[in-house]
Amino acid sequence: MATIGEACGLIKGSIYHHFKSKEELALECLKYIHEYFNREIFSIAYTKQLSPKDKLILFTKKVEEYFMNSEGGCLLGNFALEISNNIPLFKNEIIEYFKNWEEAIYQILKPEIGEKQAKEKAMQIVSATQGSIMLMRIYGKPDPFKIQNKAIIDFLP
Amino acid sequence: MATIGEACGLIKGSIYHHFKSKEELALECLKYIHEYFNREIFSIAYTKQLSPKDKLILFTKKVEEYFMNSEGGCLLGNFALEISNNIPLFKNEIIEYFKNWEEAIYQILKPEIGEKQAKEKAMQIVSATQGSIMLMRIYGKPDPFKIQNKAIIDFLP
DNA sequence: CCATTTACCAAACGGGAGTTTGGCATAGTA
DNA sequence: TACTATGCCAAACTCCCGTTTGGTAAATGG
Repeated sequence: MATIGEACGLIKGSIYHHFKSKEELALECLKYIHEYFNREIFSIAYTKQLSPKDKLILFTKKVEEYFMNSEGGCLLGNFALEISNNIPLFKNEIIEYFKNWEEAIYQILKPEIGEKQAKEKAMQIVSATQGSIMLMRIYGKPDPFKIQNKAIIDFLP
Repeated sequence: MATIGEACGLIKGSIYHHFKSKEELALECLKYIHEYFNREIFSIAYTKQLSPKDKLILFTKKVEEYFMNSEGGCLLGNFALEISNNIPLFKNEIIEYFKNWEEAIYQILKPEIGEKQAKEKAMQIVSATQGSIMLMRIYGKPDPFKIQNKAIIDFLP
């Protein structure tokens, strides 16, 4: 809380005039990011103007931009591995986030490769993206993430 | 420390007769797991008796067995996303673990698809495995992990 | 068999992190 | 102007967690 306060130009106690607990603040962060992804990235899958290939390219580009400019990797992924099991509200938010991600890719791929294939591939792409973000952080260089994104785009002819 | 003690039939203070700090204990855990993977799984890549395809099948099977029977996902992956940046010794151990993993798969794939391709593919397989373990935990069902493992095996003809 | 080490417990210690309290400005409102 | 609400700070509070201490009993070993 002290660190968060500092980033806001406040001391830790002052935060409690805006959020009633640290947990509530954290949940609002998860929601905020989830909504951002829904609005700016996942929505690409549901626009009618683009071809599946172009959707996939744009989608992947937006994801790459986002995580190349974020310091700590994927916040929802991090939360998933840490504390979500102990806090049902967190867990629910995280599950919905990843379901939305998968569903978006599924919608992009379905017209090209069919429902069953698209379902599996969507899951794999989300997995691979998350894993490559992890590796990017571990190694301290963007190669794993960028190579992975390239492979995603190349998946559609 | 209280929880760890309990699991050992001790109280938390007693642990300090075996490890000088929590950090040392954690590092020993990382080393222990790293060594286990080196000995039982990564070594498969360097045995001479099997074909690349059979190596990949066995390797993937061992990885699957391990993580299907582990409760908290991949410990080194979790550490990677949490605290490694603050503790250089942890970070180093984690980097080596993932490098060894990648290198093992690289060695398996190289004879079949060449050095450059094998390098990229190895990185992707490690990424995808870690990500699918994460998704398995989030969703509370093994599907993402198992589907991913199947895809790894099917990669070699 | 005595001396020393080892393994352990019970209790206390110390610091840190989230939270609460009370007061002081400033802004808005009647 | 007076009243109220808001935003914030400084300080205290509380609980938890890693760690330390002192003492006891078993194990080791010369």
